[in-house]
Amino acid sequence: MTATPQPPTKAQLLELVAALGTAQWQDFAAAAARHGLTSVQAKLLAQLKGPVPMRGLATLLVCDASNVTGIVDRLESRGLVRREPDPRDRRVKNVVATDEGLETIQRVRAEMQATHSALDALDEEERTALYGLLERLRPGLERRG
Amino acid sequence: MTATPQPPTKAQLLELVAALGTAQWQDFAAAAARHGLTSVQAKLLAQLKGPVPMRGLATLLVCDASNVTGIVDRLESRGLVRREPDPRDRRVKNVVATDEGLETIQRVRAEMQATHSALDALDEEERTALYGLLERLRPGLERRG
DNA sequence: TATTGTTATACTCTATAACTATA
DNA sequence: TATAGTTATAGAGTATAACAATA
Repeated sequence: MTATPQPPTKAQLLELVAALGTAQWQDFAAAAARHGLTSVQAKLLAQLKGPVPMRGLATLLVCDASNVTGIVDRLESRGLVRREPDPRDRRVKNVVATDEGLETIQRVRAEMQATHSALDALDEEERTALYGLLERLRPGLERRG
Repeated sequence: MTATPQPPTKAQLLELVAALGTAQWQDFAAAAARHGLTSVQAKLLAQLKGPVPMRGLATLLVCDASNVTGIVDRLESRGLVRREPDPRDRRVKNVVATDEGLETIQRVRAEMQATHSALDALDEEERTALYGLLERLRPGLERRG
């Protein structure tokens, strides 16, 4: 049942990881677009487990703070987020997802059909193995280069 | 040596795949930027193993054909690609990477430091296992949703 | 008629620089 | 002085619609 596979070269593995990263990103962008959201708008919405300062959003999105103003403006005009003053520092504005915003991003996640069906190709044991391996990859990947 | 890990929920695995996909994409974008390329310009360059018609590039990049004109214009003005007439169909223009274009995209690949160091966290056996699992994911992920 | 590539247009994302209000 | 958020600006990516050349 279990043949011995040839070890892939590092370049092959790199290319496969890159291809899947791109495919996953496009799947996310397509799901967001079905709800009238750009990728970045959906990405921002996905960060809002709780209130996050504008500045913190810039860090999470890996972009300049000046961009966040416009992205939040557009989400706010659609009623998906709102700005709240920070009680401790009057310079800070905290961004919070509205109920509609939370519902929308939840639907986007649910509609990542390509990613979902890809994961369905694995049984539970394989998903556990994959999860463990990806967890090992995470510290290196999320380090700033 | 091998503890029995808890199976992750599908949502957990989905979130991890999404996080790593994003991180890998940002790593690629950062490496491209160091060479004065946008993500999309680098992505286009990475497709050019041989001559590709403008229309084919639009399909590969999952964007409208009208966008490809400008992207190729900018790459061509920097000497990284050139347009060639297609001998069989005079409507078609084939895009080809120049030597400088090939060298540049090769360097971008080599400079994806976060991705490289992430892969270095695994030994050969683990990389083989990961490769096998990701290969299983590929057909689902690359399907158009 | 259909297809390829292009142009024109409008919107969004992006970084840089300068501004304001707070700290 | 330093920091948070904004504004102004310019370049790039994006889709839509319309066009010329070719099939």
